[in-house]
Amino acid sequence: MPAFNNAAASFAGDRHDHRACVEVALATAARLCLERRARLTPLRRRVLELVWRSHAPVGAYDILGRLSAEPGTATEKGTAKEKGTAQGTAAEQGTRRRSAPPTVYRALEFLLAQGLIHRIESLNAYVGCVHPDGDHGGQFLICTGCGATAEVHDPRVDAAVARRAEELGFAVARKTIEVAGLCPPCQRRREAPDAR
Amino acid sequence: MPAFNNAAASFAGDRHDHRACVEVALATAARLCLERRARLTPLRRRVLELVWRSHAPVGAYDILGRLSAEPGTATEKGTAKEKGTAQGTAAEQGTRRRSAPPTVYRALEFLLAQGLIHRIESLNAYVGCVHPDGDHGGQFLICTGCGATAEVHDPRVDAAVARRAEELGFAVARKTIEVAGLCPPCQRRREAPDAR
DNA sequence: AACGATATGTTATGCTATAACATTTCATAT
DNA sequence: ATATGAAATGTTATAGCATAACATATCGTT
Repeated sequence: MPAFNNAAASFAGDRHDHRACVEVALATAARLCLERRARLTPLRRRVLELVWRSHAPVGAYDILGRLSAEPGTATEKGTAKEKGTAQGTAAEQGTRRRSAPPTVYRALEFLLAQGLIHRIESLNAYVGCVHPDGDHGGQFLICTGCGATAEVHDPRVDAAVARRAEELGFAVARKTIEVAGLCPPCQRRREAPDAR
Repeated sequence: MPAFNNAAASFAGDRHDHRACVEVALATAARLCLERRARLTPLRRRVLELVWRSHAPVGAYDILGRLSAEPGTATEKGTAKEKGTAQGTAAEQGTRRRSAPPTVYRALEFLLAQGLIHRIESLNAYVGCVHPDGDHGGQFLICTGCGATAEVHDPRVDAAVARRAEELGFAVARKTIEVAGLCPPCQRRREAPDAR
């Protein structure tokens, strides 16, 4: 089963190999950053991975918590240079040093700037971008049942917004289009709660 | 000059009588609440007025600050029953008792429920609704230059979103459409900073 | 090896929002 | 008019989201 980095797949629930989604996203990110001479550091890569873990947007403090809790490989800096001090201390404690908010926000800032993730304004949360190559400003369908969020790019919606703005002489810089509702599986669950 | 409770007026800058805007909005709100048997209390009315004071969305804590700072008539409860205790104390101090966040948030919650204001997700702020009678879910053009926000209702945008959602079997509940950019006056200011 | 630029760590704080409970006000029936 | 319950507001505390300011570490280059 291929990875589904497209809109329909976001609502497919467990019926797709999400690990493949993540790997595709990480590989694409690595390639793009290489091309752009942007530094996808271990920390940034790890945050991107955590954002991609689900099709539901995740909050910055969720990411922070997972960064601190999980063993992870990202915060183990250069595997070549082990200076012993900081790493040694963390190892002695047997517990990873807890990260602070700016760590996560700075990584998110980088990922947003690279177009690798989107911020969902209505949720104060972040979600992986399904096609980080192109131009940006996504449209999102956000399921209030399961949290899954699909990124779509409907040229008709874009065109309608652009035309309206133009009629008013408004110079568009950024579009935030977030549609809340129920995805197909959650609609079925709502109608027949026992069936599943 | 009439009150301009319409999209174009929001970007008219000082060139319209905004006091009239506010009065129309307050009168409409009073009428609607009467019809609906909803209680537009002095506090709620005052918060609505403060939201309407500008065409730029205002934050909850801004409202809170103005509530506390300004003399205002809203917190002077029944003019008939003067019990003296609370009012006397406030009067003796010569300063109004400072309101707390829940006061404002509850008023905003009521106004949102009545469709009298909108929340701008991308700004965490609130703005008066220009036609509180009808159905809801607005589209907003938000000027990053002056903060002015125009509420528009383009059926083409709605239709495009609806069609796209339908194609994916997504049941739409709430639409958030916020377009950031520059309004015509701010574009001119940007191009010729000296001219003004 | 020194240097400057970039990235991350650390501490503190500010803004946004709500939970939980106390008190007041209001509408209504009696 | 007054008792009563519902609705609104006051009050205190805290949760959740985000950034400023400065210290340290890392990386790439000379």
